[in-house]
Amino acid sequence: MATIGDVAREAGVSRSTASYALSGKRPISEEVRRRVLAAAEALAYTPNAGARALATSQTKVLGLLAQFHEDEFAPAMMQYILGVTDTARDLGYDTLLVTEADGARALRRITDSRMVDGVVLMNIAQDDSRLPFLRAAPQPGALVGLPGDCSGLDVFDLDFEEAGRVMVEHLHRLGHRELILISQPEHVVERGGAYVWRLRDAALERARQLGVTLHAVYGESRQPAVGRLLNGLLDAYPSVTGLLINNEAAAAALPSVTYQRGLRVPEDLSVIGRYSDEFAATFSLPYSFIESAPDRLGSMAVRQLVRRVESPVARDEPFVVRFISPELVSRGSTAPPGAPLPPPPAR
Amino acid sequence: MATIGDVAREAGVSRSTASYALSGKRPISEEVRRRVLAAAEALAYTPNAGARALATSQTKVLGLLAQFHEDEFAPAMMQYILGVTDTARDLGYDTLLVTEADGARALRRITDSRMVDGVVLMNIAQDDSRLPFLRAAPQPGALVGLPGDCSGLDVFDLDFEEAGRVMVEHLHRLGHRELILISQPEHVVERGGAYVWRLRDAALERARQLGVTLHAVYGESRQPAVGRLLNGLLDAYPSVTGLLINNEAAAAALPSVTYQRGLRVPEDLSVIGRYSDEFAATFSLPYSFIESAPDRLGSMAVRQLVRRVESPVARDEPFVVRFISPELVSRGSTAPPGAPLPPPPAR
DNA sequence: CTGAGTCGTTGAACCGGTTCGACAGCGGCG
DNA sequence: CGCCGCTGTCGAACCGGTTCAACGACTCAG
Repeated sequence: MATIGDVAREAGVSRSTASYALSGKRPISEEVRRRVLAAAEALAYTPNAGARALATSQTKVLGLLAQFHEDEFAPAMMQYILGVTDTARDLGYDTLLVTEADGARALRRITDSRMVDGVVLMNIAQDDSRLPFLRAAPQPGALVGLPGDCSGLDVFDLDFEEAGRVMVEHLHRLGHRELILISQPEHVVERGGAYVWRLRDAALERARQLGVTLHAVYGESRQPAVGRLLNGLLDAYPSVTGLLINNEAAAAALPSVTYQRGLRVPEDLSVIGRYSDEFAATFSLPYSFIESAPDRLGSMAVRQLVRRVESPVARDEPFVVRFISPELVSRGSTAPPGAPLPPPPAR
Repeated sequence: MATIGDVAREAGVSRSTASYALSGKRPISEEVRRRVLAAAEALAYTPNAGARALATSQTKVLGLLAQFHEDEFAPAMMQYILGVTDTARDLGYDTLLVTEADGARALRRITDSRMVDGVVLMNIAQDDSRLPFLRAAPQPGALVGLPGDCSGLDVFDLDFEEAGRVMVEHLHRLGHRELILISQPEHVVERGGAYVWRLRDAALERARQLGVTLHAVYGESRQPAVGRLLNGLLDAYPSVTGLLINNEAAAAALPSVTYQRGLRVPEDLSVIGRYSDEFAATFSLPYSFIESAPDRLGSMAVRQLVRRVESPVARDEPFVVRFISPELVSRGSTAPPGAPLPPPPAR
C-alpha cells in the first residue's frame, strides 16, 4: 500500500510538499501540484486513517449507541439508524454502530480511546447511566430522546407532550367524549422511557381540562398479547368512540382486530396513531397519525454534532433542546362519533 | 487525556516498560508491573486507538456493508445487523456500519484507508460490483448471501434451493397438488437477488418431478399492493390448496386477507413461510415456516472473518461456502387439503 | 574468579500522516 | 544596487503507541 512518502518520491518532492499539494493548505506551484496528484493517482494512494487520526486528532467517525430491548418494537429502530448513517456520510463521517448491552462501558471505550469524534445516543432513559460519561468525555455528544437532565447536552426529540394534547384535542373537537390511550408496555416505563409518560400525562391532563374521559393503559409489544389486549379493551369500554395509539405493535395489530369485530374506522371507531411515515407505509396502516420522524431526528442530531465537532466556536455555544412539533398526517380515520354510515367503499 | 508516557513517568519507568507491563508481552518484575498498573488506573489511561492502529496495523474494527433498497422489507434487516455487531463485540471488535448507496466506493474507502481489519458484506447480488474490490483488498472479507462467483471469498447463506424443495415436498406429502409460490418483487430479481430464483427454480423443479402444479409469482414489498396481489391470486386460482411465501411483506399481510375471505388455515389453505423466528414473533405469524436465521448467519460470517484476521495460518486456508440447511418450524398451518373441520378453537 | 546465560529494563526507531519554522529564489521598489 | 517581501519548498518535530537490539545486574557453573 502506497504511503505519502511513496507519492512524494514518485513526484520528486518532499513528504511535506506532497501533503500540502494534496490538502491545499499552502500554496503550491501548479506544476508540482500536477505531479503530486498524478503520482497519487498512479499509486492509488489513500491516506492511512490511523496515522491521520493520530496527527490531526480527528477520526472522521461518529459513534452511534443504540440499545435493543426485547420489549420494544425492533423494526422501528432501523429508521433512526439510517437517518444517522446517511446524514453522517453526507457530512463526511462514517458511523461506528455500538449495540452493546452495557452502554456506559461501550461509551467510555469508544470515547476514551478516541475512536470517534462525537457520539449520538439513542434509547435515552429518564436517568440514563451513560450521560455522566458523555458529559465527561472530550468529544461532544447528541441525544435522540429526552432525559431527565439535559444539562450540557444537545437533545432532539419529538414533542410527545404536544403530541398527546393534539391527539386528544383533535378527537374532542370532533365530538368524542370517551377515549382509550394505548401506550408502550409498562416495562418501557420502568426502564425510564420518558416519552411514554410524557405523551400519556399530557393527554390525561388535556382530557381532564376538556372534560373527556380518557382510559390510559399500558400495552404489549408483541403478538398475540397485544391483540388480546385490544380485544379486551374494546370489550371493557363499549362506549369508547376513539383510540389513541402510542405503541407500534398495537397499531400494526389493530386492523385485523377491528375487522374481526366488524368495526368500521372511522364510522364506529376513530383512530389516531403515533409512528413514522415509513412504518405506516410498510404496514399500510390506514390511520391518521402523528409523524414521529425518526430519520429527521437522527439527521438533526448528527448535523448539530458535526457542527460542534468541526467548529471551535460552535463547541462553546449554549446547548440546545429541540423538539419537533407533532404533525398530524390525516388518513381519514377520524370522524364525529356515531356519524351516519357512508356508502360502503368500492373494493 | 493520559498517554502511555504519562503512565510511565508516574510509575517511574520508561515508556517501553510501561507498554510491556500493560501488554504482558515480555516478563516484567511483579513490583514494576504493580506500579504501572496502578499508574494506569490512577490516570484513567486508555490507549489511543489511532496510535495503536498505526503501530500494530490492527484497528479492532470490522466493516459492515449493508444496502437498503426501498423495495425490500426493511424490518428484516435489523436481525442481520445485530447478529454481526453482537458477535463482533464478543470477539473484541467494533463495527463500522456503512449504508452508502455506492457500495463499491464505500468498500474501497474503508479498506484502502485501513479503517477496518475485515469486512462483512450483506445484500449480495448475483454479479456484485463490490466483489472485485473485496478480492483486491488487503483485508479479508465474508459474505452473507451467495453471489454468482464465490472464488476467493468466504460465503454464508441459507440453502434456499433446499428450502424450496422442502416446502414443496412437505405439502406434496400431505396430498396437495396445486400450490402458489409468492416470491419477492421482480425488482429484487433484476437487481441480482439470487436467493429469489434459487428458491423459486428449485421449487419449480421439484414440483415438476412430483407432478405438483406450482404457480410461481413475484410479489410486492408493500401494502396495499401486496394485499391486492394476494386477493388477486386467490381469485385467479380457486383450486389452489397451499401457499408458499418467500416474501416477508406478503407473509405479514396474509392473516388479514385470509380472515377477510373467510379462509381457515390450515383447513381451507395450507401455508408455509420463509422468514426469521424474530420476524414471526413480532408479527405473531401463525404459519409454519423455514427459519432463515439471520442472526446465525451474521454471527458465522463474523467468526470466520475474525479467524482469518487474527491467524496468519487461517488466512491461507481454502475459502468456504457454507449453507445453513433449512429447518421447518411447525406452527400447525399445514394439513391435508379438504380435511374435515376441527372444532373451533377456544378463544 | 571469570565467563556465560537470564532476567528485567531501556533508548531508539518506526508506523504514516500533518504542520511549523526556515529558507532559497525571485521580482519590485527605493 | 541593496533590501524587502512574497512564493514555493523542505527538513524536522510531533501525534501515541509498539517493538527491537542492547545493556546492566545478577546468578550460576566451571
